[in-house]
Amino acid sequence: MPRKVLSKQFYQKETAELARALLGTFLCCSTKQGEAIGRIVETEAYLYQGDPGCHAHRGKTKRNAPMFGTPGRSYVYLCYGMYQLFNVVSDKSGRGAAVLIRALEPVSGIELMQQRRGKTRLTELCSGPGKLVMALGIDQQHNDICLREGAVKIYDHQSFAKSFARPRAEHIITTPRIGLSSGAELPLRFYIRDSKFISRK
DNA sequence: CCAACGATGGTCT
DNA sequence: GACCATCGTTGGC
Repeated sequence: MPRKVLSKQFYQKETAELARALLGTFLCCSTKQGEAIGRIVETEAYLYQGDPGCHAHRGKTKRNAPMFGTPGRSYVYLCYGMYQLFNVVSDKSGRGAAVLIRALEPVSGIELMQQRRGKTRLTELCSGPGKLVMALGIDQQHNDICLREGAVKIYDHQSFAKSFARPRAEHIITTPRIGLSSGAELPLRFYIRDSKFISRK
C-alpha cells in the first residue's frame, strides 16, 4: 500500500476543519531506533482569534513562533516542565493557529513504542498528547519542521490497510477541550467515536 | 473503576 | 513569581 503525505493544501484548511480532517490519518516518526506510526484518533483545535486557550492568543513570542509560520509544519512545546506536546500548524500562513494531536491508535513500530513507554498494553501507549510523543520518539528536535518531508510525516487515510477507513462524519464526536484554565468550554475537541485509544471520553 | 495530587521547568509578566 | 494544552501513583470504593 503506497504511502502518500498530506498535501500542502490539506493543511490550509480552517483549523477546526483540519482538526476533524486529521482524524484517521497516520502520524509517523523515524529515528535511528526505527519507525513508529499511529492512526490519529483524537485532536483539538486552537484558533487564531477569539480563543483564550490558544498559545498565540496574546501574539507572537519566542515559544509560539512556529504557530505563526507555514501551515503543515510542527509546533512542539514543553508542557508542565516534563512533557512535549505535538501540534500541526494550520490555516493560512502567519495566523497563529494549530491542531494538537491528543491520541493515536498504534499501527507500526509497536515494540519500540512499548520500550519507550515502559508499558505493554496497546491502549496505554498513545492515549494522551504527552504519551504519544514519548511513544513516537518526538522531541524538541522535531519542533518547527515540515511534515511533508523529514523525520516526522503525516500520511493520508489510504496509506495503510483498508480497515483504517476515513471516519464517517457522523462518527466524529465533538466536545469541550481538556486541561485548559480558559477557553475550555469551546467545542474544539474531536475524536473517533468507536476508538478504544482516545485519552478519555 | 476513579478522584486527588505532586512532580517539574520553561515562559511570560 | 505565577502559570500551565500532563502523567503516574496513590488510596478509596
